[in-house]
This record gives sequence, C-alpha cells and structure tokens, in this order.
Amino acid sequence: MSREEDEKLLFPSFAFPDCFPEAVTSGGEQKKARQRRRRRVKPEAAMAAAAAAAGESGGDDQAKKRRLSDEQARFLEMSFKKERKLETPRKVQLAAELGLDAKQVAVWFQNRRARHKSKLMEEEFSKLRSAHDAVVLQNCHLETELLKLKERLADVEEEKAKLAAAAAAAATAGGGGGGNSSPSSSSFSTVTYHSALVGQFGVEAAAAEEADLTYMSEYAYTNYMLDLAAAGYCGGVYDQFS
DNA sequence: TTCGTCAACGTGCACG
DNA sequence: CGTGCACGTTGACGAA
Repeated sequence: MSREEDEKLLFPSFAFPDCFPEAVTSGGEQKKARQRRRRRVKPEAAMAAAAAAAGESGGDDQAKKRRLSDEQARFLEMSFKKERKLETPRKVQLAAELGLDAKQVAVWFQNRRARHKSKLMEEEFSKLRSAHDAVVLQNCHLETELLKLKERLADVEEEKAKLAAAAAAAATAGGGGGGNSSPSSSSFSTVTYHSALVGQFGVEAAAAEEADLTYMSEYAYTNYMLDLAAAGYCGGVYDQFS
C-alpha cells in the first residue's frame, strides 16, 4: 500500500470546495462570503486553485486567502506532530490531499514552527522567572537576617564599651592593681561573638558577617535591598515587564 | 475601537 | 544560482 493510500485511510479525502471564506468562519452562512483582502493584489497559484475548487470562474478577488478549514488545520496539526519539517514530496502530497497549494502547506509549517518555538521560549522564560523569583526571595530573607545580626553586633559592641569603661574606672579608683587586663579584650569579645554566630547560623553566616564588617559598601547595599523590599520589590519583580 | 491570531509576504542567510 | 528556512512584518478578521 502506498503512503498516499495509507494516509487516505487515516484521513478520508476531503473535498474542499469550501476551503475559503464562507466555510471557515464560525458564523458560516450568515456572514456571507467575506472579502478578505491581502495587502498585495498578486494572483497566486493557490488562489487560482481555490477559486477553481470552489467552482468560481470570475477573476474576482474573492478567494484571496483565507483561514484554513478546521479539518485542514487539524490534518496539518497531526502532520506537524509527526514531523516538524516536510520533504518536498511529502509537502506536495499533503497539499494535494488537503486541496491546498504546496506553498500554502510550506507557509503553514513555517508559521507553525515559529509558533512552536515561541511557545517553547515562553515556557523556558517562565521557568527561569520562577527560579529567579525564588533566588530574589531568598536573598531578601538573607538580607533581613543580616540586619538582625548587625543589630545584635551593635548591642554587643555597646555592652563591651560599657564594660571597658567600668573596668577602667575601677582600675583608676583601685590604684592600678591587677595588671592583668590586656589590650586584647576587644579581640576576645569579637571572637566570642563570632563563635556565637558559628554556633547559631553556621560557618557561612559567620564568614558572611565578617566580610560584611570589612566593607562599608556592603552596608550601603543592604540599605539598598531594604529599600527595594520596602518598595515591594520582592513581591513582583517582573511586574514591570509584563 | 482595540487587541490577539493567523495566513501570507519580504528579506537575509545557508546550503548544495 | 536556485531553493528552503528563520525571522520579522503586514493586513484581514473575530472577539471583547
């Protein structure tokens, strides 16, 4: 059995006297035969073929392009599922079976591939957007955590200063006894705090905090992030694009 | 009227 | 050079 016969079993041959305007529109008869105009008045083989199929002789422009019928579209869609590109013989065969011009079939497949590609890109964009949103959200949480830790650090430093002042006062009042107080007390306090960080949030948090203490620009960045959060940035990152 | 869809078209590029 | 494709655009059309 030839491929063509095979196809005809699958897709009973359509006579397409109605490929063009009136058959296509959902409203069918009441819509009359619409005159769809192409921007170019260029006689196409397809149009001549369509006019012939519709039994129209007059050289009017009536057959000038029209939506493919549901059946044609369905058939083409099924073909597209099987093969994204058409070899020339297959294209000609398809066209013959559908009562279309081979060029129409080629154009349909080109447009279909374009739609398919844009759909894929849309899906990919959607996935990337979700991933990015998640990262932004996590970043917001981390920034918030960072702020809290900075506040705690400030408290600790303040407490440390108070203690140092009290110790100095006691030393002067007591007449210089117990020369054991070393200038490294500051470093002791920092180490203690660092240990607390490691214990509570892990090494990375402590390292991050340490890095943060080193660079003032980080603080500016934090404020920037807070501004963004306050402006609702975390919620609708992409609103401005959509 | 506006907007989205779709067939058809124009152009530039790759390939044999 | 001819052909086919990707990509962007145009214009007709239907729906909101």
